Amino acid sequence: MARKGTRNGATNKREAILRAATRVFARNGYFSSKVADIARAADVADGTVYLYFKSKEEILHSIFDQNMAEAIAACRKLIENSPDSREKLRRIATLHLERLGADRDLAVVFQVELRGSTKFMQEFSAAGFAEYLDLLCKTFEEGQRAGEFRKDLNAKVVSKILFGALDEMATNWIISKRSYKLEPMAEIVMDVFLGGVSKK
Amino acid sequence: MARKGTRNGATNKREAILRAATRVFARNGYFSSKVADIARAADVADGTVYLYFKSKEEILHSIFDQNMAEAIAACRKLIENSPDSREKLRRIATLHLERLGADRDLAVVFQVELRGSTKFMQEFSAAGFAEYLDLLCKTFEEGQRAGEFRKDLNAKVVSKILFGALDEMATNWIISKRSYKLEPMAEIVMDVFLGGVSKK
DNA sequence: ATTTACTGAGTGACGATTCATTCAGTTCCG
DNA sequence: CGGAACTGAATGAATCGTCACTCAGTAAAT
Repeated sequence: MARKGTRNGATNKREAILRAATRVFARNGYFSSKVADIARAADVADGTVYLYFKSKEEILHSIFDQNMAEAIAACRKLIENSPDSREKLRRIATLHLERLGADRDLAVVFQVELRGSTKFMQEFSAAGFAEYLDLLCKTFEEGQRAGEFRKDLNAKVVSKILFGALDEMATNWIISKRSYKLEPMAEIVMDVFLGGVSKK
Repeated sequence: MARKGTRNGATNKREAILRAATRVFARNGYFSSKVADIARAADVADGTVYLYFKSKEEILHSIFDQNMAEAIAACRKLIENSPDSREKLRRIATLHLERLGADRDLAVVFQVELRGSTKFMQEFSAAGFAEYLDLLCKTFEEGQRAGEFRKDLNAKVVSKILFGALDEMATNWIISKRSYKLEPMAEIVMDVFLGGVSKK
């Protein structure tokens, strides 16, 4: 008891707005999306949106924060009992593309709408994004210590290379007219990447 | 003769507006930038902007088109007499980061502002962006034929990996608070990349 | 005088946010 | 029970600031 809203309806409404906003942002772009559009898509009145979110911007923030937190948690769980770092990175890469590939609207928001302003980039990078890069980085360093990876490479830079490659796969998948599966690209990326960072 | 504007004054004003817009967009973001800001920065009246550009959006387009055309031309010239494909890719990567690293405002517009809407992404990808990716792709295929690179890799996908890695270097450089040189990152990226795609 | 380049105040549309009002539900009294 | 009083979630029309763009006019050039 003593939660936030009505034990059921309230939370559902918040979720409904977030889902609707993801769809609307993905289809029209953040700046062209009207709060009224989101409200209509979520089947609530304009004003209701403001009972759950302070502003249009906060909606975008919430979409990012919530999904990023989920993704990172899923990552951590997925790799906790992997044999080696090589395998950990493979799993992270696959999960990365799997999640984006499973929800095109969410992917558009992540790959396109969230990149559209330095302000957002700064704020977001401070939050979950940096944490994700850090996860890659730590995993790579672990692999370096274990002798799996070349020790002459800067782990931070290497993480960015991997992230950038995956990120580009996702962005291209969104833009592409032809429809194909995103997640299998992870294997190719990891093939090339691991070939470049492994010893010998 | 028979150009568009006065042989001298007009062209300079157009350039001035483009330069000013790049600065303003980079500092405030495309959507928060007012046409009046651009006009003031370029030291012309609001109306003058519309003598050279149909709309605010066309200004952004022009910034992209012009710089992309320049970059691709420079690339082609730079690689035309390279010994091998490996070296060609190295030069392209270096030029890529060199150009962005030389003008932070332009880099912000390219890495951040241009990504902010699917509409832009679609339009731009149709134009110069696809051409750039194609240049990478063709160069890689050439290297495959010459026996420099693994033949079991899809050239298109590999090009995206390389592009994504370079792109992420640039984006991170913009966001980062610490100031460092961007262009040297090309060497590290190419080290890892070539290690992954080369035979044996 | 006519054409060309430029100016900048004004306008019209738009859209985020607000808030007075409604109404479904809950409590509590007799 | 019946209904009076209350609650607060939900509504959506109205507000109000903000620009992108226009155009009537000025200045310069030939």
